[in-house]
Amino acid sequence: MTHDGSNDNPGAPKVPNVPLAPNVTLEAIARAAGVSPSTVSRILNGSARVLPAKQQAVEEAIARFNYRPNVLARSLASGRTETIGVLTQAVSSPFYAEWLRGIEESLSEPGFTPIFVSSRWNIADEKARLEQFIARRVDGIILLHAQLDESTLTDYSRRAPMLVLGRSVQNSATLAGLPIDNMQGARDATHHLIEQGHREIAFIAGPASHEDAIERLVGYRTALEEAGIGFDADLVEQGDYLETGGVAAMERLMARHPSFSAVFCANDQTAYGARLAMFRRGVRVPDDVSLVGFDDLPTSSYMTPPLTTVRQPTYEIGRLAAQGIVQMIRKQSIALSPIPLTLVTRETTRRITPPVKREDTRT
Amino acid sequence: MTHDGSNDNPGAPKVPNVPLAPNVTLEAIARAAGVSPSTVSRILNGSARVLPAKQQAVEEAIARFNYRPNVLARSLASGRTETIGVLTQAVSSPFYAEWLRGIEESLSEPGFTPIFVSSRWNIADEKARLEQFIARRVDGIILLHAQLDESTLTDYSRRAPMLVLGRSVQNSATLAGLPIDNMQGARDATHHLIEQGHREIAFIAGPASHEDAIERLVGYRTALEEAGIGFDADLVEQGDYLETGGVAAMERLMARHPSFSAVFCANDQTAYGARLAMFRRGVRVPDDVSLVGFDDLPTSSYMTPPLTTVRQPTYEIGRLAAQGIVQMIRKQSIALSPIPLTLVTRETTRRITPPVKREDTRT
DNA sequence: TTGTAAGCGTTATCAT
DNA sequence: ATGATAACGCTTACAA
Repeated sequence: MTHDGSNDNPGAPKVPNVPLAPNVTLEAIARAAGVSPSTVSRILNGSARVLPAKQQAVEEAIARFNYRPNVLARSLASGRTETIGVLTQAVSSPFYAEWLRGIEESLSEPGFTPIFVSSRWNIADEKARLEQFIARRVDGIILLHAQLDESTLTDYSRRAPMLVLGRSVQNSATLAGLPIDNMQGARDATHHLIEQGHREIAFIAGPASHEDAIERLVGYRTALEEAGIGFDADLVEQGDYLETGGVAAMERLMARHPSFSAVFCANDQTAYGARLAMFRRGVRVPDDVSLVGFDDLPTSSYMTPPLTTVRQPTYEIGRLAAQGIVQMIRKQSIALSPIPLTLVTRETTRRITPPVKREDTRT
Repeated sequence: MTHDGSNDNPGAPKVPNVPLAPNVTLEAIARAAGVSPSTVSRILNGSARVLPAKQQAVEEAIARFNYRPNVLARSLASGRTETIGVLTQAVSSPFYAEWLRGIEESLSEPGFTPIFVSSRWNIADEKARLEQFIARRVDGIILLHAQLDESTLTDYSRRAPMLVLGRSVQNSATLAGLPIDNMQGARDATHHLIEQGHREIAFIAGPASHEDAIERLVGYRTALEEAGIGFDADLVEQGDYLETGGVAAMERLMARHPSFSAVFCANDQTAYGARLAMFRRGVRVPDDVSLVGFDDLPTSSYMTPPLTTVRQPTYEIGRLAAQGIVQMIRKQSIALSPIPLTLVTRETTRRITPPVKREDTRT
């Protein structure tokens, strides 16, 4: 294990796996095959026909030396990196995971490689990562929930076409937003609860700095108003899109305003927290309180009971984004219509038979 | 916001966002600052002292043109890409997420950029991804659960130092394994159940093709034998590390062998599935059956009741791996001791008071 | 300290 | 169809 290379023992057994020589270059292959570098390049890229004989000689040399073209040199010369920068807010979030999967799978077809980085919800990081993308000369950029202001994004989009998910921007040839209809989703969810007879419906909000969190709050209010139920600020608690925030918000809610019969959470992680807080207090779901989330994380269907929630087709959204950015790179026009969200009714909501507690006494 | 650049109105406020000109090169900066390219390069890399006056002139030019060095050209010339290839089996798995986070955070300090790709548990993909890394001339490779055989890995490690997580390999200067003590973790978990008075402990296994899944099974058996409890193949069901597999396995188990008082699952996702299957059948956790998982996914502490499980310090493991690969790149020797796993006792297990059902009648 | 010039490993434009 | 040859944008001896 300490010695290597120039083995002067002729009787030693041949190593089965061809060693990958460190710096085989295209030129070396050309020499070995007795052709010019350009011919090798042409074969590699299929950019022109070459004589079968030479083709074969080159292929043999490639196999023999275990040659792999240097992507860097290729990109430098061609000006194309076949690379897409994907900026997420958190690589490790269960929420982004499916997006990444969709993006990766759909990008591999046209031969692009995604570069995933995360900005950890930090706007300075977000900018730094974007600069890195530029420095790497990515062919395109996909942003998952950008926080930077639109004019900054527009600036960067001059360097590489950019597609922003979950955010609406002024579309142009190099900057496009794939909007997601959070408002409608939240309205549907709240409406479902109302239909089930609920009147006192609490809401645990997401961070006010998030566009989608606000849209979800608006959807909640809209449904309430449409049903002629007044919006009660007392029924709204602030969360942070994380489980811990859900726990805390739910505890405050139960302490302050214990009469609600349903809770709508701005996202699933919040709902997990809220559900645990209720469990701790012996509040049963859905028997005592109905619970609805938002996102439909993979785990949500395995909660006990399985969570009723608003499903975002994240994987599909990821695929759409990938296809979109490739089209933009190819300077094809794209049409991005807002992604509709659908309510998935599972087992955390139930119909309230005597319609509303308050009216209970009169019925 | 709409106008930019060459502003000939001296009284107008400076535009905050300098437009990012495409294709500014180091040479252009050199010309603008009246110095040679090498001087600019030196300033960029801090590789030598330059006169403050020139330094400033260059910095101004860089700012004015919004220049960003081309990483590709730099890497091609220097032979270093400052890039680490990270191969996961599934980007979107909640399990890998934390590893990625640890790797990313710890890699950014020494200035490396991770490139995440996934092989989707497909061995052909795994190989293809590795080839891509080579083609990209990554400085190092981190493998999360390699499936390829060791000699293949050794071959690739000749091109770039390689660190494999969750798998033991013959360590060398360019190939190292960071072993995780699955056996011990599984033994502890089973032992805990035994201590609580359980005797009929079922096990839902992971895929037999996974080294760690086998180790966990061995840990389970070991604890049983140490306690003088015979191993009963009837109590073992095959899972697949996914929730669906957990559901199915648990259903088979309940149908076939309903007397067990505890279930140990090869991973948390399996436990989620098992828990749901029990919920459907009205089997209470932990009142009727105790449940233990393995991994401690972020969600597990928010299950109801919170899941008792074996915690893998994934984030920390990710950090260790990142530090390790950087050391290998710098040709420093590294010492990797097996990562110990710890049981996190939460609320899905409970003590059985009349020790064992079978002995119940005699006492 | 600073500049000149030769690579780095490809692709792409010309000729032939 | 094939081969020179000049980029691509940077780093890095080597000189000065």
